[in-house]
Amino acid sequence: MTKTPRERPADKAYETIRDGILKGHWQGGAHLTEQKLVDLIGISRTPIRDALRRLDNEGLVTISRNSGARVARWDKAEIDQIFDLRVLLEGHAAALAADKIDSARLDKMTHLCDQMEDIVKHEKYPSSPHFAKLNDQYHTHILSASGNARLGLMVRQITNMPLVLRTYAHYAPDSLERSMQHHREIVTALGFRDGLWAQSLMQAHIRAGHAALAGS
Amino acid sequence: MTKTPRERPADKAYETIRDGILKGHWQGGAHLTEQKLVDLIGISRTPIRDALRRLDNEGLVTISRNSGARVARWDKAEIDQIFDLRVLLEGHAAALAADKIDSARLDKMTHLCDQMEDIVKHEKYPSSPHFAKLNDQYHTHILSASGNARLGLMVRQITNMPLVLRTYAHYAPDSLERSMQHHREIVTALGFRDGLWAQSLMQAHIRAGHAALAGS
DNA sequence: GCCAATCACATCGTATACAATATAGACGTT
DNA sequence: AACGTCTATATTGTATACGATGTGATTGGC
Repeated sequence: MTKTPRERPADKAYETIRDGILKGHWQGGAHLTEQKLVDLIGISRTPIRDALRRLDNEGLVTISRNSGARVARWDKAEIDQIFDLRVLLEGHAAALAADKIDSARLDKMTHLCDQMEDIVKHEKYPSSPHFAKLNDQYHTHILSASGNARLGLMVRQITNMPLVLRTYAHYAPDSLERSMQHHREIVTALGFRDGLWAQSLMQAHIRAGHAALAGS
Repeated sequence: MTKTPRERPADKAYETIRDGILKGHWQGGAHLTEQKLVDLIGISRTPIRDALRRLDNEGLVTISRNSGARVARWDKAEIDQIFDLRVLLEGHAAALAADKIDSARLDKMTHLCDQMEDIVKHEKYPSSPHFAKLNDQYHTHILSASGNARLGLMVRQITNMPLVLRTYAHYAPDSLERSMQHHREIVTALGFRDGLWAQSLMQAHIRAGHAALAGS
């Protein structure tokens, strides 16, 4: 007998609002009134407030005192700052991971590379969220292997951005191929236990992603 | 007519609980029942839940589903991870700050150095929270000058730890003097707009603090 | 005597009513 | 006409009642 934990209102609210933001249903800066969300989701204000607080510290909304939540806006300066931090943090994670990663995880990462390359070969412009998910998994593996849980949490906090900004549909084909090559080479560097190699590659990989995004 | 904004229950709860944790009134891992906090603070559960969520993502308590909040415990591995991240993040902030800091801020930082050295000369073992506050201000100046607001938020998140761990009363006198010299030299490096110098110093400064804490 | 099922209690999660606050518009004054 | 003030309304903040869930003790069976 499978126990169905029966989704909780607070989670439902969280996911609904989060999806709405990530899919661009609300404009940046839009005022998310609690009452509107009540009508939309069909639960009471309490779990909605809870969800909004969570989204606030994830950076997807901004809560001001007595004035509610607004969808965060993502201007260029903000994005530059985030990529700057990603270079720093994920580069560091790669360096740490080289010392600690085991072969099982390396195999999984190789498999992820296979899958992503398949999609690239097939679709040319991989707009599918599936591709983004695989990419997330790849990066998450490195963060987990770093052994520093807080490091992973930090990166997760800053990599929450609207889907428009995370989709790879507008990548130039050669940018995508380079990105795939980076993934492969990072796995190789990690296999060699060469932390500095892995770190340099990861930094380059993220900077390349930043450039591809900015140039689109 | 001075308007007194009349402290809000949510803030009162937040500050009370936070102070209690930082001052060690509760053991690490202690179960913070909402009802107990209601009796203690004298407000309803709603703002208390609010405060607990805030403290959760600051890392001071850990909330588990349907089982409430527990005071976070700070073992050695956790502290090592945090200092590792501080070296990374604050070092980076120092490097960025060198390019952007203005003379007004440099003057303020010099003044903070003066004040802290006064205390060190006077007290020998500066247990006062005043010293910790000055130190915080010093580090905050560099984070602000870095120009990356998220960087500052991240550091703030991980530097929330019980006062026991932030007090300088157990520093050896020579460790403290070295620390003061670091502060001075960082200001000098920033004045020279030498980011790498400032970064190296900041990294050394934080590692030294880690060693002084671990060796106490 | 030991184990398991069950029940009672403590605690968290949610809903709703009420209070405090901010915002926008109308109105009067200058 | 511009400005400030005042009031009506919308929105958030708080309190409290109720429901769901987890936990520990008690009891019944073996």
